Amino acid sequence: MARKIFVTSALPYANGPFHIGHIMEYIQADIWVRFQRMQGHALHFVCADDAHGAPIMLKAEAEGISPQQLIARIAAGRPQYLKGFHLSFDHWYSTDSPENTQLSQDIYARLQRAGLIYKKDVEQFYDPVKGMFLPDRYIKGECPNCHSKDQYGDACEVCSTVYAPTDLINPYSTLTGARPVLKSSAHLFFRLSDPQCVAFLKSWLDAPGRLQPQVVNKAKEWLAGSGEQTLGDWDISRDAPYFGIPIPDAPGKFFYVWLDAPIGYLAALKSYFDGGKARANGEPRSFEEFLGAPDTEQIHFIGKDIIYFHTLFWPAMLRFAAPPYRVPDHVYAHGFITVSGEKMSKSRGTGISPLRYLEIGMNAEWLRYYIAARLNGSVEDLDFNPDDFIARVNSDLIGKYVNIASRAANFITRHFNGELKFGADAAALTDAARATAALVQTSYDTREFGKALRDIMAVADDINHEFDVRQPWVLARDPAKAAQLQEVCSRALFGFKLLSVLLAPVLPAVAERVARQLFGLGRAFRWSDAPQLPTHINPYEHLMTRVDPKQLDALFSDDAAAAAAPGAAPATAAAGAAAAVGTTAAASISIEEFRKIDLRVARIVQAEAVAGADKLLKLTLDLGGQTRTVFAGIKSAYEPAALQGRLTVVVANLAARKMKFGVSEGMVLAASGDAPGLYLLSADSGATPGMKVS
RNA sequence: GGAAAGGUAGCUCAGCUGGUUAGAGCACGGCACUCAUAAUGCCGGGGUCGAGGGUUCGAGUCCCUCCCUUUCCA
Repeated sequence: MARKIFVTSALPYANGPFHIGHIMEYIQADIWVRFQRMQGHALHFVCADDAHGAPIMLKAEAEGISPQQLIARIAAGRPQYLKGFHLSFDHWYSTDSPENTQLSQDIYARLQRAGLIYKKDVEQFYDPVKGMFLPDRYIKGECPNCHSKDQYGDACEVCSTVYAPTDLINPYSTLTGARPVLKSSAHLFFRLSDPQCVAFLKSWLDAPGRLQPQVVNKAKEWLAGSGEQTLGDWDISRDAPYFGIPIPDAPGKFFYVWLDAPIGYLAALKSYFDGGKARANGEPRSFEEFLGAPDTEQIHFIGKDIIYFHTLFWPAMLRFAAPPYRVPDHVYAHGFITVSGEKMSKSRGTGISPLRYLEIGMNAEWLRYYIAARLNGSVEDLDFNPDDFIARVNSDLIGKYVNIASRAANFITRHFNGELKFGADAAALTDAARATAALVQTSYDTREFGKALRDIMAVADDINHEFDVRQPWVLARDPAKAAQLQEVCSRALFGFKLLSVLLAPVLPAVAERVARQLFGLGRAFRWSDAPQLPTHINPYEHLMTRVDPKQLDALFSDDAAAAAAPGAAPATAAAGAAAAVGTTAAASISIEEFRKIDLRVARIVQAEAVAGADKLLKLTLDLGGQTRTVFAGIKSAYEPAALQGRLTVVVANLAARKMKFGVSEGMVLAASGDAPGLYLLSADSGATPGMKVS
């Protein structure tokens, strides 16, 4: 029975680019989603930018642009990360959208009808210069406990005392420096303390298997809090000026961003349905029909920092908004990612820049594998350790996994024309594969990715062990032992195929190349391929390279951009060059003529063979913001897979040329001599797509 | 201050309801092999399982106290 699952990852706040923590979460969710898809289940994986709230409003104002312009700029930067890390979202949307406005106002109206909304005056700090109420983080002052200066309005960073902004000594607005004044205003509240809410949440939390045990404990603690810890009602309104969704019956008031943010999950889903993408993905029902169906599952992947919102407010809102809204079936929380044991800090800029990771040409699947290897179903933090990363990836993926194909395939291609043959125990072989797949399946399903990969790598160890014992390289010297040789290598390649299927959720690109190229499957792997014996292979092609420790250095160096700055001034280079070139130098040109050529650094986002062309590869290039398709005659020298992610140099203003296979919008530069061989130019690490070459 | 999670080889971790000499991968040392531009296999050194006490025939595994780390207290 195919499950119908609606999966989200947490909405990133649209005031900046993704950081490594976002990417880790998306990788976790993506692996789970891909695994479920491989089982034949119907997955709808959506996310959106969280676009509202005071921080975005103020940041946009500081930049002299509208909030809409700010979030549009951020949104434009998303796809390169999503593609770059193989994140298979079906739809990416925004909370600043008509769907979200409609859904938020609808849910609010329903909560109102349920009698769970009420109005109460609240006294808050107000910036008289700016003319707005101040969120706690925009108020600073002296800590009432330890008297440290310049502490935020909610807690002291020096002595960790928690207090209200009104407790600060000599408070000031960080926006204007003005002394805030207390001002009263009516706020709208969601009555979370209502007995029916509390009763519902208790039963929701207790549903077996719904949440991780640690999460249940935490949520229950909040729910059962007494005295000052009593679960309070939730202030869901903010006064203008505020960038958000207007509250229908309350002029000048907007929904607090945390109210409309989770509704953004549904807005993204609605947009995905209304725009026809769901239909294209095999789901013919409407948004409402799908959402309201009893067998639909709604699953959220989140970080542990937002458990509060997702296990209390969110299910309560949905429950009392009533069908077709449904309460979440599962909320899966993960821990934070630290780098070399240090907590990531956005403000200090520590951690790993995911964009930089991609730009220096590091393989996204390395990171996917490493993160998966260190993830489990619990809420624990995980650490990115550079040395461990190198060891893990090189030894597991290259030394163990990829090496199996490399060492076995050549024998089969050379001696048996690609034909595989199994002995009398073929049934035992497939039974064992089936058992392994079942074991790993459980681990993936429960998000125990580390265990899944440990079990998978144990299989790789077994295959390498058997290969060593049977010594096919010795068998190959004796023609009488050809049948043995074929069997040994066939077994190894069957094992390799099994490994590839099991690794496919983590290594989607490599696994698909294995499926299509090596095994000629004509499609990506499905889980059910695991026990199927292959009958032939195509010649083995390079699948993955090792991590170079220098890449980690580049990833962590602060001034890499500076280091890659062009060395020689253009004039010098041009002047000296004419005399220095070899015998075949062309007639000299002026600097002005040279400048007509617009050379740019480009990243090869995608490279693929062109059907029907012997020499051409179709390259998809990222020129920093714009994407170009270029056909290059470099097929003889490069495997498409090896080019993906590489930086090269492109003639950006070459007139587009229509070819039999499509339009080529530029030309990549490569060196060649009299001898065979072709060498694509590349840019030194630190260069980024779109940079001008001169 | 209150609460939660965790502390097992150099690193990352596994060790189910307590049961014989505590495991894996990586790293390290030795050996073997050479099919693998993208190596592997075998052998080995290495841990007073945070500290102390207790329950038990028997505890990394249960109980108590303490120390350390991280997190939450909206």
